[in-house]
Amino acid sequence: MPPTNTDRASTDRASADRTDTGRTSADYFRQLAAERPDIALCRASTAVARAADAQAQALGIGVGRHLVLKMLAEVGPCSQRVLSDQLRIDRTVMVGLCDSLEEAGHVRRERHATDRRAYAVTLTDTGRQLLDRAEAAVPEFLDSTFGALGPAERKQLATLLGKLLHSTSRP
Amino acid sequence: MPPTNTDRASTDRASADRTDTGRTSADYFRQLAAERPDIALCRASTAVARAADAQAQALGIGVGRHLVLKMLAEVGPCSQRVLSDQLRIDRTVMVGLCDSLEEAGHVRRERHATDRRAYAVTLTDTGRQLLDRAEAAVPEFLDSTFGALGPAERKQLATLLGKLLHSTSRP
DNA sequence: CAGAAATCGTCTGGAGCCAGATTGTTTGAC
DNA sequence: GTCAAACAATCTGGCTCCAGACGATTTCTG
Repeated sequence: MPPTNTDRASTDRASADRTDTGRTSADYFRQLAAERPDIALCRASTAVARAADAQAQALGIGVGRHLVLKMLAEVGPCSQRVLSDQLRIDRTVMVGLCDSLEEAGHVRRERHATDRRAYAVTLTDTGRQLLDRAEAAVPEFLDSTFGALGPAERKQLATLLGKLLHSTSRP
Repeated sequence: MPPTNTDRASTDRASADRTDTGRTSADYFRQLAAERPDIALCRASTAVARAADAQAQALGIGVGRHLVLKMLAEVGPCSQRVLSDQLRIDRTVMVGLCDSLEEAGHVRRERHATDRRAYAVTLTDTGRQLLDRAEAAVPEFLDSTFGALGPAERKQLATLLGKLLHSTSRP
């Protein structure tokens, strides 16, 4: 880490000065990311989210909708509250996701048998078909987005994020 | 598995229960995060960003403003464009950040000497004082937020995120 | 030099996210 | 049984983010 309190304010030419530590403003972000894992995490997240959005849009389904279908397929009918909690999607957002999925016929909102406050959101056949199509594209998407990391590194990353998630969601 | 019409997703999780709708998903998120690093990354990012926001708010400064002051201190006067590029903050957002910093007297907008389209955003003394206070709180914040990871793991995480950032920002 | 193209900062509008209030239903205390 | 509290889903309003358009200024091209 280079000394930070330097006071060099005088001349500021258009091209970055390359006098001292190599680069000052030319690639400041790299230094910042190394020093502040929180910032690195957030910036990486937006980059990945952007890629995921683009890919999901191309498939005619949003990331949130994809996750809802996936969870319904793997867990069975759920209330919106359970979907929200487990997918970490705000409950007021989940309303819109289920609205659009239901309107497209990918999901039915059946009343829960014993608790009529809650729905039992249920996957339909067309929903499962859409999910299968979306799932088929996931591996390639992950390969291209995380292509800079080898298999071992991806596993490392997943482990580290897992620890982080478990700690931050349970203080 | 519940006796729904869906019987195809045969995940070999032995920890399934047979209650009615809802309880099958005791901790679905953990499985999802292990399988989808993109989702894990985004959820971890929002958790960390939330913590950072709370902490920055308590200090009377937002994360974006903090970063602007930090970069100005380490690099010297910058145009808003350079700040935006290096901090990965949208240029239209940078306008508001600089507005509030200038209004509070932490920053001056001087015209660039040779390019009168651009400003030379310059740190003031009060700005440097605020930055020092904010920087003083960073290590403790990082320790508490990334407390689940040991020093070696944090270094791993920084390295992995660095690779990811470098690859995603250069398509 | 003129004029076209690029660049800097700004403004505007649409989209998404989330805290808080609201409605209908269930649960628990008495 | 009755009433208050808790809870599922929804609605509302305020907020931030970002694409695109705009005026002012510079740089490029001939």
